[in-house]
Amino acid sequence: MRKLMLLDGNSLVNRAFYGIRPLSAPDGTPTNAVYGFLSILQKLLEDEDPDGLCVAFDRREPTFRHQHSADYKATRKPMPEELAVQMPLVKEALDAMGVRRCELAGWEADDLLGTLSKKAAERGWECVVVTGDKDSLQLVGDRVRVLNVKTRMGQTETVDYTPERFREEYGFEPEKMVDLKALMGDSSDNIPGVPGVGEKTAMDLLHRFGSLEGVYAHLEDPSVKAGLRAKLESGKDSAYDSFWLATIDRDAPFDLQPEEMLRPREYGAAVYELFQRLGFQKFIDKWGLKAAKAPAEEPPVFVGTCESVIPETEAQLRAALGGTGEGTAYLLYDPARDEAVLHADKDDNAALAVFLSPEVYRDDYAAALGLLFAPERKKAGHDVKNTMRALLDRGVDGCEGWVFDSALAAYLLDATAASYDLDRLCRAYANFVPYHADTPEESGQTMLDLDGADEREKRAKRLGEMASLAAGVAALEEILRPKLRELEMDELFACIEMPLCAVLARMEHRGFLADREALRQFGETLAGQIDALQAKIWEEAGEEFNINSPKQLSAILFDKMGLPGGKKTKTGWSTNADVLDRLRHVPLVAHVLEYRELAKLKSTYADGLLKVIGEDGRIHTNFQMTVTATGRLSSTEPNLQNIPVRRELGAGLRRMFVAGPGNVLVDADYSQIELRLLAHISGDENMRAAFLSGEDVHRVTASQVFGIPLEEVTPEERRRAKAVNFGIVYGISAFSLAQDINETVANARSYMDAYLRRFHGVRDYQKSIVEQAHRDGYVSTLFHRRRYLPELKGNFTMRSFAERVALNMPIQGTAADIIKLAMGNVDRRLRAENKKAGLILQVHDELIVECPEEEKDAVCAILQEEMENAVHYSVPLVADAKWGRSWAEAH
DNA sequence: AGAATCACG
DNA sequence: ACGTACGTGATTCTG
Repeated sequence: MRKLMLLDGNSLVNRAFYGIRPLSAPDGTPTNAVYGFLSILQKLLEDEDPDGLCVAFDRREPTFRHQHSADYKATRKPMPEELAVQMPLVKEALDAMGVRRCELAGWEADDLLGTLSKKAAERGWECVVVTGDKDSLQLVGDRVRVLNVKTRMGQTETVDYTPERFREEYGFEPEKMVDLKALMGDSSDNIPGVPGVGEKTAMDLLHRFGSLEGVYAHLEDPSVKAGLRAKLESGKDSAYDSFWLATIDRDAPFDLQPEEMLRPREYGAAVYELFQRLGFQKFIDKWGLKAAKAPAEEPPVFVGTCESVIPETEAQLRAALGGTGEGTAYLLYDPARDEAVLHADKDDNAALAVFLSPEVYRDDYAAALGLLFAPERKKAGHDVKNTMRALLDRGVDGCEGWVFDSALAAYLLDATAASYDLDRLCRAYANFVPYHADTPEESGQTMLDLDGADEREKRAKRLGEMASLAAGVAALEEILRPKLRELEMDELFACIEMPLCAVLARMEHRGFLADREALRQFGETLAGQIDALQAKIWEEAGEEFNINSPKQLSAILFDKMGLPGGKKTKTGWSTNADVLDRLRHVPLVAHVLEYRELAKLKSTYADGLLKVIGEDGRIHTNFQMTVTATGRLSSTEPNLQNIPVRRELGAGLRRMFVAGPGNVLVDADYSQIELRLLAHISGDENMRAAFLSGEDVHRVTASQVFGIPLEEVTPEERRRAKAVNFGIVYGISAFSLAQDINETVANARSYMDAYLRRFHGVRDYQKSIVEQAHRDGYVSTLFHRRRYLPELKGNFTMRSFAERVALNMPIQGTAADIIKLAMGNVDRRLRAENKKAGLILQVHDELIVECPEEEKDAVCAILQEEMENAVHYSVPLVADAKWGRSWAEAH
């Protein structure tokens, strides 16, 4: 049977708009609804693979039948501006794609879908109606399914209503959906229903009396309570009016047959051009869209316009570089090929590209790289920290003299962008399309037997590409620098981020020594314990199953054993630690918790870390500078910022992170930096006083919130106060606090109220930062690092999230700025004082230095001084430094 | 590839 | 009534 898919354009675009985070085209037009709608459409096409396709839209004016309903127009909410501008774009996209669109003056999409599905069913087609509303469920029938689409934080979920599925959920036939709406109404569609009757009552009435008619025929039935009867009587007109409003018309006056709605199988250049305009690169790639001919208006700016040199000797290299002027040189390095390019203006203003390749260079190659990346040369690049790291790893010190990094600049300008790909930045900011060789070479491709000419040609192409990209960095510098200055981020860029590149490159390069044998031993011990636990669990369960599978585990716990499930996830009952903890009186559950703890330690840490220990016995993490939305660093491959510490067994791992022979580790961490910054930023006198007194801030908080003398604060009260403090920093709700401290929501609310009464400076600050965020569309740190919050314009859930972010980001972000500043200062001091010491790790509020034992006292002092004195605010910053042979000892 | 889980600040 | 803390990354299972 052929299948026709019918979409309710308005409701789906609406869903997409509210469910997907804001996006915009390069020209600023909002595009999230278009993007979301197309994502939904694509997924539907994949899942359903229909033969025909049609999207229906509302066209209420000028004869919209709801005008007959007295208060309809007055109360209908206008479409938000950001959504209204996207509607025409959706239609433009559908037209470009060749998808049939259906609109009829005076009719709603629902009626068109009803009519089309009726026609199609009559002609022997199977129909799938896709909508974001529940109204269309009345269309469910033998040959008609209704897919109800929901979007939740960017995810789309669909519920597939067949007649059986509908009956199962509602307990009556699909066509009785109209009766249900007539009774309960629908606020989103302005169907009044019977005032005072909600979903529960309406369902109950329908189950008992079958239909709206049935309900009114049995008004006098003794089971209908007097109050309800009165409501039904006074709401009778409204109910019948609503019945009429809710009924979908299946005989709209138009003639469109399913054969006229065949689905397009490929998309032409018009789609490419539209998506290019809207910035939908992802769809262009995914659907393999191509421009009509060559993209004529996007010329590769650079190739052929400058002199290129591929030196083979040091003399040639020096001669080529000799002509470069005082201006900035743009440099890229490809660690995989060990090739580099320099692009610079010569003294005579002509451009020059110098390309170094180990394939052609005959003299000392490391020395050549050293000349290219010479410290006295003013340099700019992209992902400069990675360039420095790669050069250090191959024995070239190219850390000095860098003044610009296009990835970092773009990150500061928009910390939540999807990527900082040089290619993408060139297109987005510079209207510049870097040159690409026609046949991009894929790594891992089989080597062809090339003769010398081919190799030369390929090299020339690579030169072209790299030089063009380097020219892209130059173009970006010209564009991004003024923007940074405009937003007052030039200082953050030049004094914190750029200097940090070299610091991080050296940290990564040096690495953290790991005790391989101890790790191996630890893993082995764990393996034995895990096996024993597994056997115990299997026995207690009465069968063998995969304990690592939440699905299988929940089948055992909640189905087989009948334990009460707590929270549900998207796919079923949750089995997370929170839930299991409440069930830990059951031996099997206690064993599963232990199993989880050990399995995590073994897979992620024991085995995971062993895999990444280098030949030098050290672990070289990667610090990512352009990942987080707040300005923090992140650490990958491996992540050294989440090594266990909270539980004893896991913390044992830190004994396996050690100092080299003759060396020690110095570990310094900020005490309560985020709360101190909250005190400073909010100016709350009470909180400032707490820190200035030197008392334990959580105890002071407890004393004030619970209204008891400081000396009488119990550990439990301190624990709760600590949770409140954390919650405040994160932008708390009473519900979540209650969850966190295992208390009633009422209690949690009373703690929060008490807190905000005592710390009213914090309360005022929170109010004003949220207002400011709404006014400006962004929040920022004391160093002007910025995070845009387009989600503030979204629905309740997204807006609430954005408001919490507004509360948190200035604090977390300022802390990140400060420790970055301190890192630069620490590194400079250590080098200026000719220490062998060097930073090796940062964990957000903690710095670790490795140094010869005899330097340890000096290093402790340097760390503490530089961390405490990075800034001077109205609340002192306090850092404690300790030393030891291992991370465990030093922390 | 996404979801669930859990490690850190 | 909504739906629940801010910021991350790695591993494992599953469709």
